[in-house]
Amino acid sequence: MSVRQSLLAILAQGPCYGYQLRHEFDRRTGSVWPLNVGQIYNTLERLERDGLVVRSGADELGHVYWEITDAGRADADRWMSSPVTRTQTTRDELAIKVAIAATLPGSDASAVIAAQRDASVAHLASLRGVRSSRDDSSPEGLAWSLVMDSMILATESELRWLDHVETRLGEHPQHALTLGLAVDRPKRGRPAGVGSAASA
Amino acid sequence: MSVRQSLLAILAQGPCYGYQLRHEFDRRTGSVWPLNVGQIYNTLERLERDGLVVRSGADELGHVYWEITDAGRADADRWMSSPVTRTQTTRDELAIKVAIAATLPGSDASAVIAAQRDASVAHLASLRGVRSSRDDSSPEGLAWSLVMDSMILATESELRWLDHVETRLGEHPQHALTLGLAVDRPKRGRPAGVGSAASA
DNA sequence: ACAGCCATGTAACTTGTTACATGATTTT
DNA sequence: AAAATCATGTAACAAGTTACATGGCTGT
Repeated sequence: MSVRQSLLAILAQGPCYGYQLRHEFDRRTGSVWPLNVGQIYNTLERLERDGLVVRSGADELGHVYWEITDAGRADADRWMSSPVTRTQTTRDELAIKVAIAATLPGSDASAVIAAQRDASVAHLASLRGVRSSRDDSSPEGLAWSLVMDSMILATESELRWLDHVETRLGEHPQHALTLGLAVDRPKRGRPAGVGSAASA
Repeated sequence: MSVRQSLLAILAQGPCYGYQLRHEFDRRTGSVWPLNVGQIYNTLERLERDGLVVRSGADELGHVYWEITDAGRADADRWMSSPVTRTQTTRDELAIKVAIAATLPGSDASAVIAAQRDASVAHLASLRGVRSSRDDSSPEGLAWSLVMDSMILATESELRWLDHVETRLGEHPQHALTLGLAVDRPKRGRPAGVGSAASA
């Protein structure tokens, strides 16, 4: 929902045309997440479908302006005033992957963690490099630097967790889980451990 | 891709039937991210479509088993051996939101940050509560605790960043960006600042 | 003239997600 | 008998993403 809501929040400042929205999104997020132009138009049409924006005819320069509706403004306000919740459906791909790797008998969790660690260390170094190479005093630079700092902190946290996982897995050598039936039925049929354990 | 790849990784251990896959996913990720059963079957059909798994006829109990193919195994191996990259397309909703809030003239970035901070503090307390209330010595408990620790570390990092943002915004009172044209055209037409700044 | 950017769109597709229907079996 | 769980599926949709087509304008 980030892109959709971001565009709506920008439109709450005043009418914009599609290409302009990309520009606004880019400079406000430091061009960190490149946004395909086509997505702008898709999203605008969906916002229009939902009654959150209306399209005005093209002006003398051919620009198609979009204007937020009352419902759209309410939606944007609601987004801004409600916190981001990372509980229910927000899956963390790295956490899932490491948890799966750690509990699969065949896979080498340490190798997965080591590979991830290398990549994260490199990523962190790269982030720090560009972070220090650019001016962060202008409003654009400030916004950009905040996004970069968010990434840097997240990567540092990621690394701390990876080390933590490796330590804990070392303390518990038997951490794998073999496949089992969803329910242990006390009926006739194969007893348990159906999977024949075709590990790699 | 997490769900899809996770199911494939589990199937690399041996054939499973749909409901069993949910069970396997749940206990390996600590039931932190509840997985709708319907999604299992959807995903399996898509994996089948892509030639990564094959479906076997139902056994005597009516269970429809799914088996990974060579291509599927290659895909699973590739996933496990390649690190998660959080650079290109992975958008951080909180970072986007705060960056947008900080650069929109009308919105109160401090209020957004304060609301998020409250929610994150509460979330962190809740996470720590359940984390300490459960046994983490069994393999299932270990996997669960690792996922919980990941969430705790991420939330701590989030809080650190929020405080950092508030500090930096305080140092730069003029951080807002007004709407501008995508390109400043030196032509006839409206000069600049088209948006009429209809702030809330 | 030509390359490149500005600008608007369209079509197709992916993963994730939910709601619903159906029936068997198990538990209370 | 009723409620809950097991188990398989279907249909629809949301948001994101990409590839492509089309034109106008601009700078070299």
